[in-house]
Amino acid sequence: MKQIDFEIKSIDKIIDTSCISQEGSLVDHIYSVLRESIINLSLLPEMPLVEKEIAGIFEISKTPVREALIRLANDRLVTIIPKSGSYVTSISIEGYLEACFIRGSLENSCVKLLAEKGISLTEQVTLNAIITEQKQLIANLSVENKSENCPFVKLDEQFHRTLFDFGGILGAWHLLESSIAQMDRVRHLKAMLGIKRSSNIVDEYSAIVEAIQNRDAIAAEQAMTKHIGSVDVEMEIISKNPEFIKSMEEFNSLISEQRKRRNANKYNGKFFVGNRVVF
Amino acid sequence: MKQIDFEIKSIDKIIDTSCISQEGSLVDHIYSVLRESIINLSLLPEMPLVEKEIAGIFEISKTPVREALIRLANDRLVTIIPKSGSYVTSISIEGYLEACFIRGSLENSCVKLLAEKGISLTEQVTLNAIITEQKQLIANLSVENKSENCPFVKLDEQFHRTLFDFGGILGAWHLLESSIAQMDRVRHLKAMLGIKRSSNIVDEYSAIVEAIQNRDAIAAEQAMTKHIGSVDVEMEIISKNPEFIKSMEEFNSLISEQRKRRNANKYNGKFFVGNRVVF
DNA sequence: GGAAGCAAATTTAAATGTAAATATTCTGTG
DNA sequence: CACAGAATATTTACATTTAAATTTGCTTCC
Repeated sequence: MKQIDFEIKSIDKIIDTSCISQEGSLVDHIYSVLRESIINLSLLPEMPLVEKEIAGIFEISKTPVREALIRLANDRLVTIIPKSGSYVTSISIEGYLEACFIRGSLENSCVKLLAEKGISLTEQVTLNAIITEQKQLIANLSVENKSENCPFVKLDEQFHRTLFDFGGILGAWHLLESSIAQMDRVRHLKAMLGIKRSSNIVDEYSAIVEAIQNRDAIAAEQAMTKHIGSVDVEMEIISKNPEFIKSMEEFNSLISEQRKRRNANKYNGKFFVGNRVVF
Repeated sequence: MKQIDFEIKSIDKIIDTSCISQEGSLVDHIYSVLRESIINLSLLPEMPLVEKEIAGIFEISKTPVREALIRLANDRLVTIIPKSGSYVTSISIEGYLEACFIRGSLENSCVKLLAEKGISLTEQVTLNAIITEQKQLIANLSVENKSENCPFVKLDEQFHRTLFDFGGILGAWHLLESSIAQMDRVRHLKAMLGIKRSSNIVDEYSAIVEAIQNRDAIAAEQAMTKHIGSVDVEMEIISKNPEFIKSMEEFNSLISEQRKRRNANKYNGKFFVGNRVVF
């Protein structure tokens, strides 16, 4: 397993305030910035999120920060301990498997629904267009050395959201967003640790769309399960990588073990995740 | 279809402030009171929820009211229009069917999981104990003329939550709560309109538990679908009751048509829901 | 009578202030 | 040195205030 050279920075150095003055309310903005930082592991598990401190970083008042934290708590990305404080929720295998279960259940039901009721020609074209776009993106990505595959992930999200949209159940997709956040965070952690899944996304998409076009609900479900990965498969991957669990726990305790509370900036040293943690 | 003698009251007369000074935070309290009022249709769809007004009723400040409204918006029970106002979300067939879909998907996956992995003897006993309790409750209820069957619903919730608990996916249950709220609200509306489902709950429970005990995933899913009702069945019920849709729309527009904004207390008259609305 | 435009009133979004609960630090004692 | 307990500091929960956006109502004009 790969060792990660990781630096604990204080919150004000982690959060990117440059993209401020965006559209929408302050709450929306704070929410999405924090959410992104938690998912991509810039903000470490257990890291304290103090209203006043964050408000100071963004140079706003505590109120919108507080409301953003409440929304994040709803997504289970932040844990609020009443009258005490808010922390980035630690990564848990149970939570992860639960998210896999929820997503698997709803995504399977969605494609099953689509296969049963059928989709229009226009909808078929739309889905195939996404597949084509994905192909082009992959071709380009191999050139520029994968880098941050953000547009890639964005397109994947779009594919899945479109399926829910065509099923007339976009609400189910929104419900999934918190589960997807959990899964994305673990995906980031896996990527850091060098656990990669190298499957052919395009083929998987094609199989899903084809099964829907053929009105084959069973094949559609199977194709979807193969694409997003079943709970069973995930459990197998995790049990085959005992070091993953160890790393995850160490990752969780980076902050909490030493000092659960605010002054993470006291630990500015470097350390390794893997077999051992070295400060 | 039954006609309902219904009275539009102003908010301060609807909300029950007597049960204040409960455990937990003010936000929790406001949230649950409003939530309950919306679900049982005391607070009509489209009714404006003004922070200041509600704060006045509970004799607290606007801050906790605001946070409660945000949580309700998360549950899709309240619609917040930025810088304008908050309203009780109107009842929509799409939203209802979506909630049915979500619940059906997750509940089926849950019992399937339980049937596949099996449950312990203790867990079997626990589930059967709930069934027994339900039996006793029904026996008593028939005596006191059904009345408000609240304990009955509570026990139903407990049964389902227990299944998720035993599956190790309580998080999925919490995710369902907003969908259940939608379904409950429509159930209330149906009850008002005299559309009742008179199935034998106890038998349905027994079938579910039995299938799980037999490790029969397919039978478990079928039994669960029969119990909570599939989307298809719901669609059939609705299409067979065209007056239901009409009534629902009239119910939605009780407030909005006349005056979308705050002074609902101007409409203190009586009116009927059914074939026509009479003020 | 109805549309357009301006002024007043209402309501939220965000800022600031306060008090209570919790966490931390310090100190003394065994 | 460990531990208990008081004193201090921190942080949230909630209250109050301010400011900005929207809605409403009025007036005028066609």
